[in-house]
Amino acid sequence: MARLKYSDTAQGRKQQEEKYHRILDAALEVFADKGFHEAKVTEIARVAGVADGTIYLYFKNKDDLVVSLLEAKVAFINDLMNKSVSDIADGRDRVHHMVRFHVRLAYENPALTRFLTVELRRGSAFVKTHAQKAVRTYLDTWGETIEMGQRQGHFRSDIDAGIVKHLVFGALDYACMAWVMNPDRTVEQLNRVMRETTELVLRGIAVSQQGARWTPTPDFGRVEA
Amino acid sequence: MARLKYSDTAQGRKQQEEKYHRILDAALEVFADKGFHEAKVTEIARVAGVADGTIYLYFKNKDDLVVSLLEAKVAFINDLMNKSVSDIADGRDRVHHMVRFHVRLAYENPALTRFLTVELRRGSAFVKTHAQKAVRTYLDTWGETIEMGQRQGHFRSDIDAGIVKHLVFGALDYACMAWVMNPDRTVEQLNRVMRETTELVLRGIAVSQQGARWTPTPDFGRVEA
Amino acid sequence: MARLKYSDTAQGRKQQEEKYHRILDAALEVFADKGFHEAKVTEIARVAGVADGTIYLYFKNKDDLVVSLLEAKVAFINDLMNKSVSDIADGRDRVHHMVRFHVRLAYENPALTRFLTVELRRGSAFVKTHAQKAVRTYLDTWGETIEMGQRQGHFRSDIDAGIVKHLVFGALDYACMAWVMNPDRTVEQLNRVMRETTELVLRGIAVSQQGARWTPTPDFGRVEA
Amino acid sequence: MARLKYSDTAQGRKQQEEKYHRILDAALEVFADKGFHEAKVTEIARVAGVADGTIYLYFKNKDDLVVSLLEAKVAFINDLMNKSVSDIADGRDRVHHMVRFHVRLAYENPALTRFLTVELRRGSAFVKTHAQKAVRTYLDTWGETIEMGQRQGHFRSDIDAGIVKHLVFGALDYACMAWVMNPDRTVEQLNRVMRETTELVLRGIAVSQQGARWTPTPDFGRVEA
DNA sequence: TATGAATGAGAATTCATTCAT
DNA sequence: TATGAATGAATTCTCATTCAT
Repeated sequence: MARLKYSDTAQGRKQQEEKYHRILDAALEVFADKGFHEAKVTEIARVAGVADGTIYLYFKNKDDLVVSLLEAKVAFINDLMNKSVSDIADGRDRVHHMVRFHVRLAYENPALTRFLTVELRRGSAFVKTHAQKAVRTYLDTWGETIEMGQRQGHFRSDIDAGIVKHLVFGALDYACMAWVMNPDRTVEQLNRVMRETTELVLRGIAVSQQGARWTPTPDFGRVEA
Repeated sequence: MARLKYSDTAQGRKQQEEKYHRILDAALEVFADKGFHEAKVTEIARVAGVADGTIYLYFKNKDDLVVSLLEAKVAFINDLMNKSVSDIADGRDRVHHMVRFHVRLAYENPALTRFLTVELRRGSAFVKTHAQKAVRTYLDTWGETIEMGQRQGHFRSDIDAGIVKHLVFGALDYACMAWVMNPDRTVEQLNRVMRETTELVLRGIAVSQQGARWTPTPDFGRVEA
Repeated sequence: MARLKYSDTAQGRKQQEEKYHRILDAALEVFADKGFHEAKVTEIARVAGVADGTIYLYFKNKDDLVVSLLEAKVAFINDLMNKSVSDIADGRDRVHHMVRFHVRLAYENPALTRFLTVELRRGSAFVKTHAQKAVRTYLDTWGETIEMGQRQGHFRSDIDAGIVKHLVFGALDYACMAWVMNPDRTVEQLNRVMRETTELVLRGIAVSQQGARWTPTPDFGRVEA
Repeated sequence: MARLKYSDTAQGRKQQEEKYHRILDAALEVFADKGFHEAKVTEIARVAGVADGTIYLYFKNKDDLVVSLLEAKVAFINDLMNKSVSDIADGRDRVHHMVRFHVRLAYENPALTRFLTVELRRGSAFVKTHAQKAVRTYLDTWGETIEMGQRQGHFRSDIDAGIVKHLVFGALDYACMAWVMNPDRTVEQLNRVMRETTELVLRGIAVSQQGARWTPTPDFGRVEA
C-alpha cells in the first residue's frame, strides 16, 4: 500500500484489500504469460479492472509489484508446505509428500508455476536477491527432509544434502514447467511425473532398495480436482 | 548470417565471419550478464567493437540475435555431446559421461550456462518456441541413453524415459545454475555435484543396486583446467 | 469562496471561512517552499488538515487557488500600506515609510515574500495577467508618492515616475528576496537594506541633497519583534 | 553531450555543435515563453526541428537542458560585460556603461531576459543552486564597480556595496522585465529606463551632486538596431 | 560494408480532478 | 459538506532500428 491513506471504515479496509488482491492476481496472470518486461502495467490494470494509476496506489512501482507478488506467493507456498509436511516423522514419507505437494501445486496453480519458473531466474540484480531468498526456505525444507532420512538410517549417509536438495528441486521444477507449458497436458502425465520423481529420488538416496518402502503415492486430480 | 549476400575475396569472407562471431560472443557475454531485456544493443556493439548499425547487417533484429546465439550454442553443445557420447555402448557409461559432460560445460562456459538457464525460460512466445526446439535434441539424447540402458537390462523397464529425461536435465540444469551464480564457487563443489548426480540417477533408475556398476566418475578441473 | 452557495447557521458560515483560510495559509506555505508546479495539491491538503477533495469545494482548481491567494495577499498588503501611508503628507516621509513598510513585510512574512517574488514572475499567461494586476496598485502608490514629492518641490521634476516606481520596487523586491533566501539572515542586515534603499532613493530623486531631509529611518526588529 | 559517441570527422563535429546550439536556442525560446514546467520537451524538439529523442543525445534530461542553457547564457553575458567594462577606470563611467549594457542586453535579447527573470527565481533546489552561482559574478562586478568609485572618492564611503549591488541589480532587472513583458514596448521607453536608472544610481551614491559628472549616456537603438 | 546520429513509437509514472459514499 | 480512492490524460525518457554518409 504505497500511497493510500489509511481508510477508517472496516468496509473501506476490506474493499482496499480486495482490490490489492485483484491487482496481485492480475499481475500473476500477466507476468506468467509474458514475463516481467513484456508484461505492461496497462495490461495488468486492464485485467484487474482498474485504472493504470490505481496500481500505483497499492504498489510503489512495477518492481515493487513483482516483488510483492513473489513474496506473497512464496509465503503462501511455504505455509502450505509446512502444514502438509511438518508433522511427518519418517524421512521417506516426507519425500513422498513433498513431491506430491510440489506436483499438486503445479496442477492447481499453473500460472503460479509459470511465473515462478521464469521469474526466479530473472536477470535483474534487484529481483534476483528477492528470488533467491524466496526459494531458500523451500530448498531448506528439502535439505532437512534428506537429513532426517539420513539420521533415521533410511538414506545413505554419504550423500551431500546441500547438493541433493538442488537436484531434487531442479528435477521437480523442470518437469513441472515442461508439463505446464505443454498445451496438451493431462492429469495422467502429471501423476506419472509424481511417481517417477518419487521413485527416482527414493531409490537414488535410499541405503538399500529394501529400505525405501515402496508404498505408491496415490494419484490425484481425479476425485479431488 | 542474415543479410550478407556476397563477399568478393576469400579474405573478406573470413573477416565477415570473424565479425559475425565477435558479435555473437559479445551478445553471449551481455545477455548472460543482464538478460535479454536489460541487455542493450548498444552495449553488445561496444563489447563487440562494432557500430550499433553493424549488428543489423548480420542480424535482422535483437530477437534474431538471441535466437541465432541460442541455435549456435545449442548446435555447438549437441555436436560436442554427440562426439563425446555417441560411441559409448553401455547405457550406464553414457550416464556417467553425459553428467560429466553437462557439468564440465558449466565449468568451462559459465557465461553460456547463465545465458541458457535464463533464456531457455524467457516469456516471449517467439523465443520460447525456438528455445524448446533447442533443448529438444539434448533431452532426446538423454531419452535415448535411458532407453538404451533399459534395452540392455541395466535400467528398470517400468520407468518412463520421456519423463525421466526431464528430471535429469532439470536436476543438472538447476544445480549447475546454482553453482554458476554462486560467487564463491569452487571446482570441488562442482565435482561433488557431478558425483551426486551420477549416483542419484544411476541408483534411481537401475534395476538393482548391484547392476549399477559403481565406477566413480573421475574428477576434473585439476590437471586439465 | 468559489462554490459554497449557502450555509445554514452563522456558526457553519464561520467554520467554512475558517477552513477557507486554513487552506489559503497552507497553500502559501507550500507554494512559497516549492513553487507552483512542485507544490502538490495533496500536500497543501495535508498541511491544511483537510481532504484533497475539500480544496475543490472552496476553489475551482489549482490555478484558482494561487490566484485567490495572490489576490488575498495583495489586498492585505495594499490595505496595510494604505493605512500606514495614506495620511502622510510629505513625499519624502512617504518614501521613508514605504521602504520601511516593504522591508518590514519581508521581515514579518518571509513565506509571503518568497511566494510573491517567485509567483509574480510565473510563466502561465493566466497567472501572469493576474499577477500584473496585483502589483499594479502597489506600484501606483509608489508612483503617486513620487509625484507628490515632485509637486512639493522636493523631488526633481524631470524624473519619470512611471519608470522610477519600477526601479524602486525592483530594488526593494530583489534585496528582500536575497535576504529571505539567505539562511543566515539577521535583522541587522535587513535594517541596513532599509537604510541603504531609503538613502539611495531619496538622494537619487531629490532636487538637491539639502532638500532630502536625512532623518534616519528608525530600526525595527528589536523592540517590536 | 550526454550520449553522443565522439564524432571523427571535423564536419561531423561541426554539425553536432550546430544541432546542440539549435536545441539550446529552441529551449531558450520555449522556456522564456512558458517557464520550465509548462515548456514541454516535445515542443522544444519541434521548435529545434529535431525528434524528441535527439534532445537526449545532447542533454541528460530536461533539468540538464535548463542548467546548460543557464550556464551558457550567463557565460555569454559575463564575457560580454567584461569586455565592455573591464578597461573603464572611472567608477562613474562604469556605472554608465553597466547600466547601458544591462538595458541593451534586454533590448537585443528579449527572450533571454524573460528566461532569466523567471528562471533565476525558480523554486527547485537544484536549479536554484545553479541560478545563484550564475548571478553571483554579475552581482560581483557591480560590487567592484561601486567599491572602485568609493576608492576614487566619487561615491560615498558609508554605503554598503554588498547591499547596493542588490538594489541596482534588482532595479534594472525589474524595469527591464516590465519593459520586455509590455507588448507595446518602444526603444524610447528603454532609453528612458537607462537614463533614469543611471541618474538615480549615480545621484544616489555620489558624494555630492557635483561629483557625479552628468554626462548623459547616449541613446541607442536608433542608428545601430 | 561500416558507421553512429537521428528517429519516434512505446512505457512507466505522476497528479489534478472527480465522485461515490 | 467532507472525504479520499479512483481515474486517466499527459509527460518524460529509453532504446531498437534506420539511413545518409
